[in-house]
Amino acid sequence: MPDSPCPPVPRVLGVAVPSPLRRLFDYRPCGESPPGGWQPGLRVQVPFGRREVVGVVVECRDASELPLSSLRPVAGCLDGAPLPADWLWLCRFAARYYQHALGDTLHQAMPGLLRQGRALEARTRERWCVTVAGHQDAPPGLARAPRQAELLSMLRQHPHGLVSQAILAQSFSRDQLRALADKGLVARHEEPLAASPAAEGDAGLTEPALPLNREQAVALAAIHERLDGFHPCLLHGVTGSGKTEVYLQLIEAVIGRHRQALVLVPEIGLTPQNLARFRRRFRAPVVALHSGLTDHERLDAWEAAASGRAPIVLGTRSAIFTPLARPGVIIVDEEHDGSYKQQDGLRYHARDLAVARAHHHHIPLLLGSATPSLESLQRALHGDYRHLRLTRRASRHAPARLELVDLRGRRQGGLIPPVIETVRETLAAGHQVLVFINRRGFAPTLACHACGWMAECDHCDARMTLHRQPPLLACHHCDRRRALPDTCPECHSVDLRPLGSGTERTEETLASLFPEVPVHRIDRDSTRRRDALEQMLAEVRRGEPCLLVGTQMLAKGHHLPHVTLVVVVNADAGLYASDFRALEHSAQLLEQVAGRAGRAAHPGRVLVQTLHTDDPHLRLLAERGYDALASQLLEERRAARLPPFRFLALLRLEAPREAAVVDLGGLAAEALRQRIGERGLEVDCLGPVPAPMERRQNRYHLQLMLAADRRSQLHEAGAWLVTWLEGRPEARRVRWSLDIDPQTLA
DNA sequence: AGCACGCCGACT
DNA sequence: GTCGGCGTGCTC
Repeated sequence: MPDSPCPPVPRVLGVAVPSPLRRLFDYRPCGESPPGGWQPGLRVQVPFGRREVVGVVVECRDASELPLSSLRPVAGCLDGAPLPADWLWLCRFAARYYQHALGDTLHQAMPGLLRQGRALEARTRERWCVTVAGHQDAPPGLARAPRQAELLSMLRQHPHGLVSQAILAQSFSRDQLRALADKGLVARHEEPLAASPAAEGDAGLTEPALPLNREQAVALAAIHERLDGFHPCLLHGVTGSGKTEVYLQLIEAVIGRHRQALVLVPEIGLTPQNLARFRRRFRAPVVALHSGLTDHERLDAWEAAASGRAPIVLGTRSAIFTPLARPGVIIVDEEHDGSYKQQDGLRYHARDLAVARAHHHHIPLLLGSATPSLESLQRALHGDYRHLRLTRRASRHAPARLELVDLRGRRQGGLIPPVIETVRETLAAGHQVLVFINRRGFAPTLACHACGWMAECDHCDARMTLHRQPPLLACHHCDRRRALPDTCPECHSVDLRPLGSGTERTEETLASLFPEVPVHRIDRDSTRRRDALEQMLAEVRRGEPCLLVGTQMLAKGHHLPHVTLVVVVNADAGLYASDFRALEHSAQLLEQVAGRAGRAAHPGRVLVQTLHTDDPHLRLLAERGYDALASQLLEERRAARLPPFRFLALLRLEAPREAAVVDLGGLAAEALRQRIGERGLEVDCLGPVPAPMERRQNRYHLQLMLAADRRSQLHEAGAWLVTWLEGRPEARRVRWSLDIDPQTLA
């Protein structure tokens, strides 16, 4: 390489600082330039107001809107080389798309230690190996050093050497190691802590690939066809059709080409068994990003991915922001899952960012689901995505169909007598039963039978849930708790009764009906303790007859091979919610729950209790399955001009004072409508209207909906609205945020 | 978001 | 006489 002249030093650095302000701040470069010159992506320590913060250089320019003399100099550059360009690109894309401050976006997308100004470098550890000289029969210089001789003979038994930590644990000292090294008998090697093949242990664990059926092979071949280039695919496969095996073999091909695979899984999907399956399969290390990592582990993982050392990166929503040196494929498992959407701050959708990222890198993208989101399904049907179907289950049983059961009449713990009878028969046959009930607690509320009073939260427009363990009233929308009243606060009657059923009550009822089998309750309350869920599932997998009572937690991902009967206590709650996605989401949930039944040797049954056995949507789902219902829902969405046929943005406003939100909401709507008119935009502005639960945690919630056929116009209107709000003094007393592509209207 | 400045109530 | 409430304003 010829000596390149020092790059010219720019006069101005545009720096993104961690703040909600949607603009850059200009600084002057400090005395010494970083090794490669000033470039976007370098972290800098800068004075900001009265404090110092870590910012990221985004622009290198020669001019500023401010006089150069008024700019403050950066206090120092924290990096020798810029943070990865693909990461910077993704953050800039996300900030623009979601109309969020870039500084805040960069800040939340980097590991905590980088945020605090720590250097980005691989942490290493030392490994000591015996040299050729050390393997001689009588190495010189050890006659009067018995401990060194012992240490050497121990190391000789480890052909791959030992790490310092292991040696020191055998009560040898660093001095003894150094002495052996000085004599040339052992050598010291540094290796990265994360994703180094030696650190991952025995390569012999590698499990062979499973044979693919015809459909799996076709799907895999379709993706293989073009591994270079943006190539989005929807892997649409029924539960148990072997999507994971397709992922695994695709990853194998990608890492065989020395490229990296990024795999996103839903929050609940990153269970130990799931991860273990990946780890068993590959000789290469699998870096897993989950909430249990320490700050150091997270930084190590980030670095291993950014350097290209980690061939496989597996993580939940935020893992989409992991930099990759050699991206080869992005896989989004259970792409319809709601946990991919961040619900505060930067309200990004990891699946949508995955699409943008794969496009940017020119790599294939695989979205997998048994119940695809209507967004992805529409794109697949329209030909924007390749539609790969897996219709055959590995087991010989056809997928269980939903059987609708009329819920009217007498119930025990939420279950009607014929359903209880079926439960009894199933247990008698030695099988397991899963009872799915989407409400935790003992009962949705406590009611007075004399006057009709119901326990309500005084901070929210919501009923308080009755809990038995421990006994209290709790609001599931804020953290308010109250002691149980002895008498009705309104009429002082003592006739207070639980209304409806939650997991605790159903558990209690089933335990008294079936005292001979264990009842396991699985919800957020019973699994609060670490590992409680895994322990319970391990117990269930042993296969003894038992009853499982649980919420959504049980619906997804977990393999429960001995469950042959699934009971859905009440399908109606989700079906009749006001949200336009309610039907889609409850259909996905029902299908997922149904997928738990009969995966092993026995066929399964799914009983769905409902007050509306003749509801056309429910009938369609039960009789013809998710795909048929999804097609129908797509037609309805098209007719109603809703997503995916139209684009939405939702402005949410909240404040303790109702008047503050109502006033600002009114002004914002008026100003926006005027702007839309002036610019001739085809954007509808609906509202402001109170949010579905107007008062939550003693704050009033209001929203303004923007809808447009063209994304660019929606974007323009949204950007203008945000700028308008930022310039309004009265908006400072209201918390507001713009949600692009909102997933829920709550 | 932070953080300071600033102007009005109950305490050593 | 101060400590401290949170309104208002600014951050290159």
